[in-house]
Amino acid sequence: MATGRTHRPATRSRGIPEATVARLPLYLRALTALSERSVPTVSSEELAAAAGVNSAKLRKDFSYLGSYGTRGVGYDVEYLVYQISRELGLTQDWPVVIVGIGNLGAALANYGGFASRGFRVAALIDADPAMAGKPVAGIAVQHTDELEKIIKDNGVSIGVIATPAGAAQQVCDRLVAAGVTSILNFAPTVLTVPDGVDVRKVDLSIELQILAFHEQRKAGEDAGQDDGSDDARAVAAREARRAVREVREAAGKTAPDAPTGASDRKGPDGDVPAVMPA
Amino acid sequence: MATGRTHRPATRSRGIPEATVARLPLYLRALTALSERSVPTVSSEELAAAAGVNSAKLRKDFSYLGSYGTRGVGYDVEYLVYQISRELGLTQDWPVVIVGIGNLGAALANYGGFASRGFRVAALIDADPAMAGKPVAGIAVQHTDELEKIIKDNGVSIGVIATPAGAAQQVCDRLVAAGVTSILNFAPTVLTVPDGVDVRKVDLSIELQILAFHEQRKAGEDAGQDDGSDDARAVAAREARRAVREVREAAGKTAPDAPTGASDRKGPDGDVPAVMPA
DNA sequence: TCTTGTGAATAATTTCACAGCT
DNA sequence: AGCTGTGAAATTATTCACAAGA
Repeated sequence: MATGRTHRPATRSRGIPEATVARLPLYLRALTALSERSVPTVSSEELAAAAGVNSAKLRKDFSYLGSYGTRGVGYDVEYLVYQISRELGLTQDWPVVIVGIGNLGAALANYGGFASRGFRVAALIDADPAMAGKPVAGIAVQHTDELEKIIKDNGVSIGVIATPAGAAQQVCDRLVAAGVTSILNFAPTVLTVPDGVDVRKVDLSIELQILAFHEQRKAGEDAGQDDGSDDARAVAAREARRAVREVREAAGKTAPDAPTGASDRKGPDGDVPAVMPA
Repeated sequence: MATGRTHRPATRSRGIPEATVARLPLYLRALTALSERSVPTVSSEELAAAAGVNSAKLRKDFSYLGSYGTRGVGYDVEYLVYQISRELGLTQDWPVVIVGIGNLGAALANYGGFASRGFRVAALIDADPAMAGKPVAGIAVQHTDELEKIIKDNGVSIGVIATPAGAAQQVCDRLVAAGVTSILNFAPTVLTVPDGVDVRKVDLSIELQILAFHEQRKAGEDAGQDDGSDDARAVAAREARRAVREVREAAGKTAPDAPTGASDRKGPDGDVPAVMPA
């Protein structure tokens, strides 16, 4: 039994599950769209469809915020927009800095979704002196030297890192030292931060890799009638792996099929049944 | 265990948990870094630290792939790189198309993380005729008219949508009709696709909103415990909340414009609203 | 009617802790 | 000795299904 620090049974408003928090922006977006079309009320079913989730989940999520609906009617769109915005902290102004104004940084600076929520791009920062003064998205890029001053002058608590991986940790350290307590990291690297600092990461290639996994699985399942004896196949697969390993060990140090030269063209028809390794 | 359940969870053998799949790219990245430094073996503890997860989770994740480690020693880096790559389907070549070559699309096209994995940018597509022929990341942009032909000629099964929200669904429909079965969506909109098509979305502003939520919570909770967090917003936020509560209490049970009766039934106190947006 | 809000049931994921192999 | 692999426990998330209320 873990003793020691008692994590309180979650006070009402603070006990919002992380999974719910992650969906609130989704609901908010759907609600904003409805609001722009002047739709006055919406049912959980409709809103759930618009947000791409199921309605029971949506109602459960909302139940953590309070009772904001009307039975038999639905939810008042404007009211809900406001409540969710407030819950997410978007009724206040969040100045953010973007560090690393390459392609991605520029894209972020131009991204309308920030400004339309409570976010304001307070500054764009880049290490390249040649960038300094150049306007991106209507804002003059400033040099990294100014980082600490910018953070402090603007009361910035959220920083976005869009630098190359090699520079990310250093930038992160400086941001944190200057007072930033939330970081959105686009660089493909794991950042180390002190307690109390939040990091979220967006890795563009990770999402593609997850898609590839499912794509591969699709292709493999298409190739053969499934559902016969999954377990047998599982066992076989496992033994095959073990065998591969043994072969490898016997062979010394050379890796089996190098990840190179994989020229199998993936096509709609001629799929490689990649499920079972040879 | 050992109950004769009639219906087995259809995917037991290939049934790698989604949460695990989502972490495999993370492990792969950490392993690749080790590989580049010619580190021969790594323990679950070390690798977990490098990937930013805890070691029990990592071992559990790997256990779904098979027994690839050596007790008392750890994991062979090269071998594990290969196994995970294969599991993710990265040992084959995945041609992808990027549709919408604005700031973000260009950033994606230039993003090294794709090519270094099994992904190959087969084409860049944009609706703007003025873009046609212009080289981005060394590839000439093609017009949307060519979309179907490009997909078919290259056997593309993964599409990346980086268009404005308004165009996304239409582009999606065309991609799917042409044979794409996996879509990575950067447009801030929910895409509707037929069964069998996978969609993953990356919404830049959602991540920021989640950060804002935690940031706000930090500010509200750090009432007076930590060192001098002279955060004006923290104080403001807290007072705003208090004000809302006071207004609510003063107003008794009836909210101005709101669905009534949100008082005693389910009262997550502090946050029950009384203030309506205009 | 209709739809919300929510306990209870189910499923998924994480963490613990230690047996088993090197 | 040391580290993996994994059942079992704990935690978290989702779904069901229906009473309560407009």
